[in-house]
Amino acid sequence: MAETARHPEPRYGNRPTMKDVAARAGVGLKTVSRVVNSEPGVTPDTERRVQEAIDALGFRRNDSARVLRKGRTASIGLVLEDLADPFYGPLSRAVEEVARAHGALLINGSSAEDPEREQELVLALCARRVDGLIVIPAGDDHRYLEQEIKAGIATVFVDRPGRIDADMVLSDSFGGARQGVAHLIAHGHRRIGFIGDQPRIHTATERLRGYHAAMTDAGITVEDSWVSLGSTDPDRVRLAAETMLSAPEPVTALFSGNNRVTVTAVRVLAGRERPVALVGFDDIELADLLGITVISQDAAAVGRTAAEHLFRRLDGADHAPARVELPTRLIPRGSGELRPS
Amino acid sequence: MAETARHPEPRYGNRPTMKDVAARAGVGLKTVSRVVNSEPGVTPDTERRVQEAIDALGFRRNDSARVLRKGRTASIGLVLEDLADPFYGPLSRAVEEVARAHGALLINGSSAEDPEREQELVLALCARRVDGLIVIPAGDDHRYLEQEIKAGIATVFVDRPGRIDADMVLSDSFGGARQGVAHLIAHGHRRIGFIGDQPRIHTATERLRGYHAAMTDAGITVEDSWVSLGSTDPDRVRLAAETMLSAPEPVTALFSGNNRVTVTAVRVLAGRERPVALVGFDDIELADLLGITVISQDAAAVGRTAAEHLFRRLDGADHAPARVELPTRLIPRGSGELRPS
DNA sequence: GTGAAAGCGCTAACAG
DNA sequence: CTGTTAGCGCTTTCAC
Repeated sequence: MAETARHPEPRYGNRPTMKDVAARAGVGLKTVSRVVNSEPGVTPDTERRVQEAIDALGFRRNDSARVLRKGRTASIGLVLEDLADPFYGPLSRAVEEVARAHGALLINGSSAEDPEREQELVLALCARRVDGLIVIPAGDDHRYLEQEIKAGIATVFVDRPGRIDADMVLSDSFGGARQGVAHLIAHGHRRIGFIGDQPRIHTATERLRGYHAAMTDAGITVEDSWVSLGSTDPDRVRLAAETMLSAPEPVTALFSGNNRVTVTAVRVLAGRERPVALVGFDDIELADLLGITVISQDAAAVGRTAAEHLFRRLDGADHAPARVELPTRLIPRGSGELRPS
Repeated sequence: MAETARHPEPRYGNRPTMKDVAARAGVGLKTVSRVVNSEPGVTPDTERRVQEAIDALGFRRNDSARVLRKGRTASIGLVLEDLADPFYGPLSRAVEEVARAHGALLINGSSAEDPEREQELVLALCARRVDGLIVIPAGDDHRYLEQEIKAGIATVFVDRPGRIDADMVLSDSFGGARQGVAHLIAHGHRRIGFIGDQPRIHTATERLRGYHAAMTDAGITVEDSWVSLGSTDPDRVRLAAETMLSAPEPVTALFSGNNRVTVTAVRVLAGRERPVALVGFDDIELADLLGITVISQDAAAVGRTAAEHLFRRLDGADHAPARVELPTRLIPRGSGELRPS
């Protein structure tokens, strides 16, 4: 086991390189490269000999070197809030499928809704020179990214606009919330509560705006106590809901701002005697059986669209940054059609 | 915009390199490297000048080159079945958290339960020289991986054993299923149906084995028509369930082999007049409100454990491959406590 | 405290 | 059809 003094720790477990393969096959380095990359200009016989050496040695091309030379990593980064959130699973999978179709791998990171962590992740991805980046912004200051984008890392913002000039794929939060609240109003409600995510988050405020729009359309004056924005922590949401429902003049319906809020709201309502109407933003698995009326957005479509835009950029498209807004859909299942008691 | 003839396409959008920074700061290349990597031996004054050049140029270290030199990519690969499956979201997130704590990024890929695609993914990850690999096997032949493992890519198999000698983290599928079926038997059922995933999948057969064990323990002879293995496609599961429930001597209870099967089973049962008992493997969001009794496995714990094992290997542990089996937990919520009608 | 030189493993360019 | 050379941007080594 005599190792050279220069490399006391064998790299990559001493994997064979193209040079080793070339030596064993008795050909030049470039010929091996040709075989490995299926480039033309190698006789079947030479190819066979090279292939044998590859198999015998267990050679596997080192993509790090390749990347360094070619300048493309064939990988894209996806920074989202939380991979464990059922909304982001399908989104992520859709991005992955598109990436796969383009021969790229997906590096995934969760920001946990922390702007610093988002930046840290994005910059790490940039240092890896991912070809492109799909970001669901946690923070609202993306100046740190401008440099990177200018330097050539294609970027698409998803779900929330990124405050800088780049492609964007969003769901129609405003319109969806407005429709959902209008639906409750149409069923006789006037005292409607809104429980949403932190106001720092764009979708949260957009949905709140939709709520206000629907209320205003109906000539209803919103009382402060009907609105609660904050973390989606179950305890926080539970308290907010209980408070609205136990007030002297309680709300008769709730609009929940996203899937995390909805599941807690459903649990709270399940524990109460008087039925309270509910419409939630985002569909949830088994919501059909529970009869939960929702505003559904297609997470997979969002992811797919974003990824397609990204690869269009990578393939050279250089039109002005596009802003795509995907429609939402109201799915009535019972909870949103309850009348005030 | 006169570019050199050799590089018609600017790499990385012509990003500055350490050399550029060095030139601008009027120092040597190595000094820049020292500053970038916070190595000691640089005067505060020099450091400041270098830092200024870095900021002015918008320099960001190219990790591809670093990786090539250092032999470690600070990234790990996770190959699972489907990122969109609610079981894998939390698992993936848990892996990511551990990776993050070790300064590594996560490259994620879905095999879609296709052995070829699994292999393709794994080999792509190996070519990138990920430091480690967590694989939820789709296929059952992993000889292609032996070479890679020998070459130094630490590997942990998750959820299903990988048929080769490596670390493994599993849930107790056999024990969990046995307990779940025994629970149904304890509530008076004898004609119990089992609907599971494809027999190619290890957990599917383990859970079936658990079913048989519980039935045997109770002296019940299982009839062929009570067992159905196959894809988790809703149509397939629906048909299987309907068939068992509509037989001349119908089953009075169902055990569903995973979360995908359970959601369809719940829908089928919801549409029937006579109540049928159900216990499902894997917990599901809102299952509490629907009163679904489940055998719960902690996806996050599985992911965390696997990742911790992996990094222990990467940090030099070289004990014999370990096999960890995580316990499951029966959560009675009503559907499993129904008596035969 | 600092820097020049070599080289990681590969691909681009160019000769033969 | 094949091989040689240079160099991607960084870290390592070693000399100053």
